[in-house]
Amino acid sequence: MQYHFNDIEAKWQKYWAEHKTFQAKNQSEKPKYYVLDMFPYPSGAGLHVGHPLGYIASDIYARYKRHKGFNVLHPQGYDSFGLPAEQYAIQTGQHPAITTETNIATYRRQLDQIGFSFDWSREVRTSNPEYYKWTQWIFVQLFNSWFNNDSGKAEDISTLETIFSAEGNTTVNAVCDDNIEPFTAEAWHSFSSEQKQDVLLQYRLTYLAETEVNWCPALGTVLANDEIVNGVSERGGHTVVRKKMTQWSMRISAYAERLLQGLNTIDWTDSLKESQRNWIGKSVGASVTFNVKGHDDKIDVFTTRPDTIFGVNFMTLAPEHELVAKIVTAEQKADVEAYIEKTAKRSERERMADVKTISGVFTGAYAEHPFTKEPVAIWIGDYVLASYGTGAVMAVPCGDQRDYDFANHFGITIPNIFEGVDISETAFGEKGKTKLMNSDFLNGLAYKEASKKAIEALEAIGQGEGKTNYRLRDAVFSRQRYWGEPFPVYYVNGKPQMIAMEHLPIRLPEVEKYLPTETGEPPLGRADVWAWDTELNTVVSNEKINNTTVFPLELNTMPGWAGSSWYFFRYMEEASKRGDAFASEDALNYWESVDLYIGGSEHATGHLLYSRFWVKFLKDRGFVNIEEPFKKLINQGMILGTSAFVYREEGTNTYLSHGLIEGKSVSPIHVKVQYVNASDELDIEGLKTDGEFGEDFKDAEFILEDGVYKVGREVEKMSKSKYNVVNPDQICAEYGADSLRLYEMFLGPLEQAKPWNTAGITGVHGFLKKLWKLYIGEESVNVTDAEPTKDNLKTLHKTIKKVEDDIENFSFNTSVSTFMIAVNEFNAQKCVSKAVLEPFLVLLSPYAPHIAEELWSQLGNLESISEAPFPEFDGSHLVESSKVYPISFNGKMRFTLELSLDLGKGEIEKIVMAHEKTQDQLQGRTPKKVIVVPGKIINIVG
RNA sequence: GCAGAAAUGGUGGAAUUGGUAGACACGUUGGACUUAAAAUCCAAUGGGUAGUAAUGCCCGUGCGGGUUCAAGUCCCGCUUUCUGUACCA
Repeated sequence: MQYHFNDIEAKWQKYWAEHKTFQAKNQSEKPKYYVLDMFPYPSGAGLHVGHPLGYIASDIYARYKRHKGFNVLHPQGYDSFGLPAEQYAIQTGQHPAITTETNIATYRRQLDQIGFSFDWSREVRTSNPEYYKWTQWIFVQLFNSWFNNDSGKAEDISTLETIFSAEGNTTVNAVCDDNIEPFTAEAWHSFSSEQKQDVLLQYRLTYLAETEVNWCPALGTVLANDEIVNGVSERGGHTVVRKKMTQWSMRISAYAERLLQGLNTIDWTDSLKESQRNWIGKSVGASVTFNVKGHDDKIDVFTTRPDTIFGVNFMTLAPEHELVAKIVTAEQKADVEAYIEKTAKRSERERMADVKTISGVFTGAYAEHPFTKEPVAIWIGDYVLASYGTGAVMAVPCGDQRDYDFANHFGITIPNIFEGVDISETAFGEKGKTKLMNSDFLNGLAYKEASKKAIEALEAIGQGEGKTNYRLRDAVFSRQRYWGEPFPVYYVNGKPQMIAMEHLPIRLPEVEKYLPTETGEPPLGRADVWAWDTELNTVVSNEKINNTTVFPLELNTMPGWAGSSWYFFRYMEEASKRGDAFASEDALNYWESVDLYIGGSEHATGHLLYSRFWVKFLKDRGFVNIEEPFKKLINQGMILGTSAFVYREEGTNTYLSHGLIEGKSVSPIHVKVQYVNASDELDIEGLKTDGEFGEDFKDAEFILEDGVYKVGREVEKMSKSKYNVVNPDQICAEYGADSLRLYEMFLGPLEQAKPWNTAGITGVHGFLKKLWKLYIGEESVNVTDAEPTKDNLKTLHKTIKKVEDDIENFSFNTSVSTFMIAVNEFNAQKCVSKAVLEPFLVLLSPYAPHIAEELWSQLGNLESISEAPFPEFDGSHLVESSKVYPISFNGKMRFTLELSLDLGKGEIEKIVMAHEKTQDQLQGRTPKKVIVVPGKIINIVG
């Protein structure tokens, strides 16, 4: 009988589905284990070979845990709101819901054929109204909450109102807007309802605020920093302007300290925790207020070096700082405006990365040093970002390299405040390495004492205080898009009102086109039925808006991270019981949190931070009992694609083969990798008749070398736009899912990025054929009840140990080698013993479940292998009596010698020294030293 | 610029605690089987060098130093690549 993998795989996939083999139960005698993948966005390109890498790893772990006796929850779903479906809708008019539905069907088929042990009964889709109902509900909870710094927790907004009516806001220690006006209890009572709403909005955990965005009028959308190149949109090259917009924001900054501290309690890689720490960016220092000379205005700065306050002799504002226009002098106005215009064209990212170009302009205005009252020149420079801190920096050129370079470039003097330090070449940035001078009352003090004293002095004159600053900014939560969760919000006189829980979900309205409106409103501005009737409690036609009972609804939608910030809770509830809570208390208490989470590192600071924020919030409000959602997290490395290029000679329609481009002016153009064979030769006919790009190449001339057109190759991120996507379907059809699973693991360490290359897949496929032949002969099963030999048991137990260790350490690539070695050994031993070959299948089953199930049943088992207990390791089978010692001379191995492990150091040395090969090596010399490490090595020095 | 990760044969990678570098595969070469091909099986395969051969010697884990009886592994200094990025004031 032959190994017919297609039949076997289809058979067992059907079996698992029919028998609900992997459906998790919310009650069990077994301990629970929750294994989760980052759910995919169902793109039109379908699943590529990079997606399954993490899914295979988590599936191996989930199956392993089942063998180890755990009640495993291993669900999957779709992050199904997103831009590509919307973009497609804009181009074709097709509703994104339809595109999404089609794409999900493709993903499901592709995932099913790989044989994952997902519990599909618990599937979630973020774009499903029954799901986003609860996303909207969480938003309302955030709106109805404020963060009390005294308790360190979010509380219901009503507790804040109680405080306001009893004692005003001066005693409240809350996370809130910066520009809060103090008021008394009496004043609170005298406020109108609208005034009260305005005040409360300054405290709510989600709030409306003016935020600066990159606005592209031609596209009618807001762009991310990396979508802007040289001040124009990457797509289409349209101008981009900075524009202020009123948007929903989330007060994630309230949780900065808890997000930071929580990292110490979870089992994530140090590198990932480090990037979250950097993102949160806690720094301890002081805020300092500078008065502007000749104006009433003040400039606040934050500094980590209050000790260097006497080294300040200028300051720099971000070009977009609101004071710039106000304080600039007439003589400098033209220069300043020209500079601001130039800066406006650079993205934040560009400004950050470019440190070589020093640029800036003097405003002509001066601030006043808080202690010396000396004038401090106010400059603007684009290395200061408006969105970070206060958008202003006090410059200490002798103590900060960037300030030093800036001063040097513009001929500003650099006063020295460090005792015994030469600052003629470079700034001195080391804290506490010397004492201060030229610093008045700080003279002779080191960093720590000086900082303390400086802060005390600033506080005494009311021009500063000690402060802890976080880099983490509040997160903008509005998107000017169609395909996202609508806000459950309507506006009365411009004040946002929440729609009550019992009326949710507020479903996305129908629109004619998915573009922004001509007046620049988001796509929902095109909806005709998009108003809220407060009497009928339903969405009604816009014509009925009367602003007394019927009001306009919010036009923005929520960002992609809304739905993905809590989906792991939704899986906890059995689908049939998903009633009137986002998950029942029982389900939440049973599954608690995700035990193992696997996904890409690109989500390190987005999704993983927002999820942690929402979980902490939900805990504060009593909806969940956990502080951290993901106990252990592994990042799988990116699978890179090998892109292919053709080279068009500049200004022609002629393409040169890769070997001919030297010295020519050519532009490389991506071509689809399916038209390129393993020898980098291009299928020109295929390219010319391609449905998508054939037209572009129809009349092109291809210049060949040695009769073929050779493409250039480059390893890049696998992406639809680079035309290097490789699809798993063909591999499943040609080699089977088990081969794909083994091969993806065999490629290398899970966490390392690696280019995809199918060249080696025949190796793992050949292994599976060998394995099959070990169990199944020409006519019948080979396996017998024969007693296992010593060697059989040795191979088995060696393999048990190695595979178990590998899985626990997420080192799946080395397990595959171990299986190959074991099968090679069993073959050499002519092993037929069921006592050895049966448990071996359990070891293999997490990796190659279909063939393991088939052989398991061929051996006469009637139940699925998936719950079979993992074999117990017995070390007694591995005990050795002798060791082949490497004999080294001066650290170089010269020959080996087999010796009993019972021998002591002295005996070993005696035998080795007496050996004829030793004497050959020494050639009469007397060794200075002989190192003997029993069981390891012998090294003779001399 | 900053942060994190990485660099080992023609290729993917292994060496888990400092102890025989290159496991396991791919590829390549030679052989068996076959009318032939595919499939399968066997053998060789880091580079150089001496020898008919058995075998031996030299070099070798990005580069330069160091610690050690012994370094891919530890320390110091660099280079390159990948990923992320908000000049961390």
